[in-house]
Amino acid sequence: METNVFDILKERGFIAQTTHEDKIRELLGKEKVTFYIGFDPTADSLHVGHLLQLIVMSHMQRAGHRPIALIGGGTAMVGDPSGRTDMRKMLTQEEIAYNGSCFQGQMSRLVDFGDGEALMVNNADWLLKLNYVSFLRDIGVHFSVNRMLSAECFKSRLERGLSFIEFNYMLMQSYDFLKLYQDYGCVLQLGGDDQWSNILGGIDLIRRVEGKEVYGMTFTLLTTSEGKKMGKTAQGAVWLDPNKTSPYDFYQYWRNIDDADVIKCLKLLTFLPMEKINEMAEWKDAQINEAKKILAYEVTKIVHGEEEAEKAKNAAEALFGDGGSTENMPTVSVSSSDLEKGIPILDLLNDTGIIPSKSEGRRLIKQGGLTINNEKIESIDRIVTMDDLKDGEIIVRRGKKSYHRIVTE
RNA sequence: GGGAGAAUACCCAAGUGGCCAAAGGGGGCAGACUGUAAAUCUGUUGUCUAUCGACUUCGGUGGUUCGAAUCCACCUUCUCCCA
Repeated sequence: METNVFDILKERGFIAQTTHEDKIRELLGKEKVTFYIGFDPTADSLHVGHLLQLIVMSHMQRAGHRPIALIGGGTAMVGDPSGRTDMRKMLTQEEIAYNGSCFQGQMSRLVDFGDGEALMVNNADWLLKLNYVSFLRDIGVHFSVNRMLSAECFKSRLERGLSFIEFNYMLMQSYDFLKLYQDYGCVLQLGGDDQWSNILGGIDLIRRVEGKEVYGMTFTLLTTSEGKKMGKTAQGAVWLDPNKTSPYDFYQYWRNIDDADVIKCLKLLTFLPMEKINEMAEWKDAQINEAKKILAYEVTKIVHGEEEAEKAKNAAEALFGDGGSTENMPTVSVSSSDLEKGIPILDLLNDTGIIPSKSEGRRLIKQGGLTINNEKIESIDRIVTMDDLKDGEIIVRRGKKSYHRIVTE
């Protein structure tokens, strides 16, 4: 076996905590290890936080290990309170099942599930049919409430309130690990650093039930240099689903990342060799933009494929640089007969969804933040007509970075 | 089961009968400066008409009042104390 994957993960800055650093490294270096990462289907798409976990899976798989992607169809029924200040919204079983099916396709992009090289399982298969009393007797008996209460993951919730349902989450996840150990010989659980307590719970349970030592390792959470969660915008999360976050917006998210976070993201979210990344780390000032372009392109390629990455890159270059075409920018259409009559600018933008309300549009124009075809709009009463069509399209720019293309139909 | 309190706009949080579309902060948006960065400064931040103005909003439903985010009743959810 080539380089130990543990060293790769460490060098790239993934590892946050490990239960037994030396043993895990040794294990990963000498045999094919079955490991698992859980994903609770609480939304109908994965987001960039999950992406990091998938990248880890991919690194591990490339090194010859066997990943189990666990869809938390059962645990999502309860909701993980770890590190949260409020309770999750309860989801129906149908929603969860639907969300889980959305996850599957997205995961296959990064992890090869063919030929038993990786497994995908759903804990709904065993958790939902559990009998309450037997579960308490078999599993619950091994957990100390005193210890659980002192766990870091409940800390904020003990101040604000924690319901019993959520308190049970740790037991369910621990049981998952036990089950995967028994059924698939899974000896290693990975996850985000917020999962540390839950992972320890499982390791503990396996030791008590099976008398076997298994391992856990957590990865750094994707946060900005200011400690805020990365992947959040005002519109919500940055999703991997192209219908929820377009490849162009996805690309732009990374393109606009803080200088301070570029190198970290290159290490965590791309497969570029470290030598190259270390080189980029030396880049200064405006040159950092080049690193951002590489980051944006690479991450978009991983998630949406090369073709979409090219399109997003071209669209961005067309807008911010020169060259490239406009055809990949977000496009809306209006009827040509309406345009012949002339459409007041506010109506046009409002109807096409470019602005959320006319008030917002007025503000925008008043503050000089709107251009069409690169010409600043000074008047709220501006009428848009056929004359504004340039090469069959109208390019609307909101602020500095938000572009839309209007075509006729 | 008993008692006390809370619910305000994207988030936190003031307001406790008219001067409240509702202070302040954060966030967002826009402008200046820049490198499609950060920091900083300025403006802005319910909707519609934009001029006065109109309408919807302060957990829900009713009520009191000329007038309610503010008072009353009931309901819902949450927190705390006692059991």
